[in-house]
Amino acid sequence: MTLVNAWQGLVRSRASMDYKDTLNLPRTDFPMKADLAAREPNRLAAWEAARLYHQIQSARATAPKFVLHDGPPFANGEVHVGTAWNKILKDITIKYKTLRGFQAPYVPGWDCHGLPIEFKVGQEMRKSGVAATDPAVIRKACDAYARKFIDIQRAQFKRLGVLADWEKPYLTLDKEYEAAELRLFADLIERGFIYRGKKPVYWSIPCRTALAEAEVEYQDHVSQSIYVKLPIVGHPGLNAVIWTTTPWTLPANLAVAYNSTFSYSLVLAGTESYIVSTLRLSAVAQQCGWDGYQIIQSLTGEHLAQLEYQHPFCQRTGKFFAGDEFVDNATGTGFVHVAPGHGLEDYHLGMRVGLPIYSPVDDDGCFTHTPDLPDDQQMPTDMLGKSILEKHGKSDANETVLHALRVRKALLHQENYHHSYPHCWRSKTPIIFRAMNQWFLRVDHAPPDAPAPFRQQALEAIGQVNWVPAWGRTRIEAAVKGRPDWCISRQRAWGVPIPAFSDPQGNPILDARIVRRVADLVARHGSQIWFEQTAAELWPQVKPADWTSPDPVAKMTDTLDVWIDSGSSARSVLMQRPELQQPDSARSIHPWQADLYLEGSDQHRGWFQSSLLLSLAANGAAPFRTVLTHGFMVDADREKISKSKQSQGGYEKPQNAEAYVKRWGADILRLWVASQDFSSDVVVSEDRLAKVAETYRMLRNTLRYQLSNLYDFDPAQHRVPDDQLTGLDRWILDAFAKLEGDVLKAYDSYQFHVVYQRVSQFAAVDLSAVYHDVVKDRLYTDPPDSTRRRATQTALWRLVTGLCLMLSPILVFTADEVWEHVPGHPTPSVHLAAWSATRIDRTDAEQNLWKRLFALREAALPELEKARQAKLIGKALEGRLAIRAPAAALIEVRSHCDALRELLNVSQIDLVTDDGATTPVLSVARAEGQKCERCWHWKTDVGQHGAHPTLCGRCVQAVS
RNA sequence: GGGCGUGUAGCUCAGUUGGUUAGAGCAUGCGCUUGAUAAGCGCAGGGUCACUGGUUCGAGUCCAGUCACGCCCA
Repeated sequence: MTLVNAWQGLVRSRASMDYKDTLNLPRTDFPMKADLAAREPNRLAAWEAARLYHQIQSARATAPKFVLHDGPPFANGEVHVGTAWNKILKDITIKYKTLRGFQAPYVPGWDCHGLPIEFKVGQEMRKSGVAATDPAVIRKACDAYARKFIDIQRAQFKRLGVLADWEKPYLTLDKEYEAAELRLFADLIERGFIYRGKKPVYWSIPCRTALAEAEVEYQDHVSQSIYVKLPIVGHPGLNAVIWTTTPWTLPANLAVAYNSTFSYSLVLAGTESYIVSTLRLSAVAQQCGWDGYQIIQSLTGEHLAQLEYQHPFCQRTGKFFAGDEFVDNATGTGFVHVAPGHGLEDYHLGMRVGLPIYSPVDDDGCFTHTPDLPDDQQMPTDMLGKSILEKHGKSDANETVLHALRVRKALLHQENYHHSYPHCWRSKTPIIFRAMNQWFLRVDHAPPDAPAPFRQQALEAIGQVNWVPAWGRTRIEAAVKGRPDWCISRQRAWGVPIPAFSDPQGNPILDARIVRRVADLVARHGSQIWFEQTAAELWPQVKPADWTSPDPVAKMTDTLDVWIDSGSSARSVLMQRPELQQPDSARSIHPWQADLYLEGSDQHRGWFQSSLLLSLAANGAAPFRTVLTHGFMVDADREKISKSKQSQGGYEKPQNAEAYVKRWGADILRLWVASQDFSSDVVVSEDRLAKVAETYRMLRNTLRYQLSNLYDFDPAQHRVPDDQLTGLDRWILDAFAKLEGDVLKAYDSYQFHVVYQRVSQFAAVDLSAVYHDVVKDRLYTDPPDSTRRRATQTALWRLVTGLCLMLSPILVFTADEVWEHVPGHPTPSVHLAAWSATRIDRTDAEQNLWKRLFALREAALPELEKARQAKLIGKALEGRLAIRAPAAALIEVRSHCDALRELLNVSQIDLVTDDGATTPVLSVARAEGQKCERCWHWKTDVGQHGAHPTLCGRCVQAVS
């Protein structure tokens, strides 16, 4: 290269740099890279410092309300990604309603009582060598444990961008909550819903305590397997044969279950005959040594239902009942011995056919008589006091039963039986199933003033609720129709006490007046007082003024089922918090009724049901108007997320929300939440998050482009009225108005994934591929203050404002960040703003014109692509489009030729009249003239302007 | 075993009361651009509508069954 050449090149490049400086190129401080994980916490801190949640609430102080009632997550462990999902769905809903002008308070809650915490605390205490058995001590530790995790979870929920009254959540362990719950319980007692009954529970004999399922571990065990004959009454020599591995339950035998779908055989073996299931016959015959037995006849369930048997060693008879759900042909004889006091299936059958829940075993695990049957029908007195607890593999209770059977020649066969059997987690001894006195809520109760039995009332109430999706109704109806009475007592320490006393005879005293006075005590001191004070200390404080019965001698220590805790939240929260009242709402008869409950579909049988039943029984109405459910989170294989799969390396990260937030940021997690149809199950995986992150970048960049072209735009000064906007601006604003309509509809019907689809497709297609691409030329090259440029800026400003608003419930951080960069943003935070649909009036003629222009674009793009493939042109601006058509067909195009040229991004359009052409023929050639150095259009007038020999006429004007 | 759901391109979703050759965006591949540049534009490939049978002139759509998966219950 010569020196002269180099010099000329430098001059040229300096000149072109100069022209570049005359362009209105985009500029913005809004970063392309989001860096969400690092930057979101700063914005969060700013929101907290500004008390944004409270600002929003006071800004909507006089607005109509929308009340979403939070289902309380359990205060145990870190926030699982599934829990985060639910919380984000709620937050999107709240933010949307706020955006639409409602006051939508959000009082978050936590479920604090219950076994999982008590269990964990027990483990921790034992690890540290503390063996506490005093409920008051255990409860204090549980309280601290729950509060610790509430703090952890609260921080994690906040980090998700969820705005709520985090300073005043509702906790089921709060004394006010407990007091309200007890007052509700008093109402139930007063209205006759509560009764004392019996139900079998797991019982640890050495620990003298009831156990929950979680406290039971399965271990290998050797049991006594026995075949027992039961003489059929009225048929001497005929016996049914039962099989059991728990001989000690035989004194409690009250019935025998058969399977009505099985066939039974009556066989003769030796001098006696027996009935067993036909399919079990050969196995049983072998065990019992029936050599050369003969089948006499076959029997069905109908025959069996007629029979009665004599108990092998008690003076009573029993009947046969169908128990198809649990009588199988895999083991045994096809007859199952039923002791309603010693097994759950037995219990259900007993309840169904009206047998006593008979459990002749005392707290020490020893045989005893009970008041359920006359003494002379119960076990022989020599059995009393025998212990079930095994010592060296044998128990006195089993031995005495076996002895009784042998003496009466009722024992057909006996052997050791190896199987897995539940054991107490602490004492490691086999547990027993034992019926205990429990409190129940009678679901079919008919209070004197009620129009119908309670179950029917509940079904009617269900019919008045809006279930989304609609099958939710079927599901909860099935749950309510089929449910048994609700066992509401638990033999646990960590819960709200059932404030019952017992009288000198040991009978329970549960009285609404007493419960209310206990509630007053609890309101002052918390429910801990029930466990810290003795019955003698408590009684004077809660004794009703007109009490005439004997004073109680003891307090009872059962606690309420935790479903009573959370299920009474309508009373304890919705009715208590002033901000949740809707006294003037036309939509509601009751000011406390919530607009929405939003939980996973498992809650049909859980919280939805418990809330409905309790609120209906005690408050007289369902607590919700709409119930929205979502599916469950599954992994990339569409299988449930399991801890075992994670430990096997199935997942890269622990499935808690924190891991996802750290990796992606909350906004991407939220966008992922919004992207999926939550009415059924939703897949969570790194892969999905990565895809959503791509969409996020696209959206962010789209918004960034708009902001970057508004750096010199002030809506107060520069905003152009609708009728002066260009056709293209009006087209995009019309498309945007349609988008807004669709998005509003989608939000209103909780179809967030439609919002995601519509917005992202609008951004990708209408904006990025068309409008933004086309409009660059005017924005960059028109004089800064020209009407056309200001018109397009007006459109961009309206677009970025509207997009920001409609995305703000989902991209809570990003939308707020964008908002700050929007010129003239009316509120400090986007979350304080209100949104309603915009509109632009376009006549049918205008709409049709633009439809045709776009149709021409659709036809021309393939031609441009062909030219590009043929290396005729590179970018479209190097091209010249020829349209060959009859004169009449060209009239419209001719008058909108420049709009079309813009739309295609070509430099020139050539309209060729050809009356012979039946359809317009499009072709692409290289543009004529030279490339203008400033606007990059190819123009024939480049070089005609002395002062600017490399510019076209339009640019010369713009420059001077 | 029972109840309630779900199953359409690699991914996320559309697919009206049955009616042309099942669509969109993203992702992928190939090209273009380098004045949105760790960006932007264009084009292309990609589907046994879970499976089987039925109704119908015609089925992704209606009916029956099967399989897989999820939630709840037993």
